Amino acid sequence: MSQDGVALETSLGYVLKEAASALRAAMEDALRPLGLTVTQYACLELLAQRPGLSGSELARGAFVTRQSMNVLLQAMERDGYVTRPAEAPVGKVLPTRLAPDGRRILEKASAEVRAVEVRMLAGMTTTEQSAAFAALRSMVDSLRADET
Amino acid sequence: MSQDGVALETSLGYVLKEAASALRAAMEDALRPLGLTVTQYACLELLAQRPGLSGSELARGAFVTRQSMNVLLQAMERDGYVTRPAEAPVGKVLPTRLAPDGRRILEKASAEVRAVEVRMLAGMTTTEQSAAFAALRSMVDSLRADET
DNA sequence: GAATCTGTGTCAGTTGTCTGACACATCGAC
DNA sequence: GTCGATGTGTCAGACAACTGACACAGATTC
Repeated sequence: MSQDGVALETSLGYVLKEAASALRAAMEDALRPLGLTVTQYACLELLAQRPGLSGSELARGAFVTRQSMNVLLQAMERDGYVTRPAEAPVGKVLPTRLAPDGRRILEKASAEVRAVEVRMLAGMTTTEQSAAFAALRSMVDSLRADET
Repeated sequence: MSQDGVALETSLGYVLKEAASALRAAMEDALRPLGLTVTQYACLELLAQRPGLSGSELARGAFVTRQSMNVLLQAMERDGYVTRPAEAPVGKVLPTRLAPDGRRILEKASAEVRAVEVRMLAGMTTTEQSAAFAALRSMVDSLRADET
């Protein structure tokens, strides 16, 4: 239905976007049965590895604004996945922690996501994988270097 | 403010998301002075390389739904960047083409985006770049292989 | 010819995320 | 101590993108 592409298909930026889009779609498919969005999963995973993170820190880790993370956290607190103190123990920071239900669903979600990542990396050697990892890290660092 | 990360920072999926997020942010910064969003730019670039593309095809190329692309195209037609026939010459497909103004602004936008991409790839050899390209392509193909 | 996909454009409603703004708390420099 | 810078949580509104649904055109199959 469409003829061959040209420069876009040879652009690293475009493939990067394509890969991220495909990964996100695959993760959404994998997490939908659990009733989780990708951002929610990212939030849970972050909390499992760094308990007590603030909403703003979670937002940065999940690549959304702190406002978005806030509404997300309220919903997840209502659903019993995370717990936050009613008042800030120090300053304004509300440290968030995984609730038992959150830990439980994260376990299932994590398995699903791992499966997706395994599928994504099929056909690549571990050497190629670490090279790709290093390349992506380098891109991030270069982009963040100066916002000009 | 935050201690060292753990598994997330070693996950290829996470760095992929991080890189895509950083690239998108950098592109938004570069395109904002021109009054273009990243999706609009992608649309213009696609049209420059494949004139006469349908809205649905543009949507797939820009990784959005055809509904989203439709509202985008209406706005860009209003702004004089693209042209679409009032009636479909064949079937329901409305072939879209760049208007002179669209070609003009794309030229500036393309230069900005190229600069971002150059900055992103700074510090990588061309060998590393093509390896990264191949790796990303492989990931996309593997993810698309079976939706399960 | 009729029937069944497949693809397209479009309308409507909803949701997620963003920007802008404000008040407050901590840390450091003065 | 005071003052500014930085970080945080939160409210409000705006917007981009999504899902669901419908009608229609072409291709394919029978």
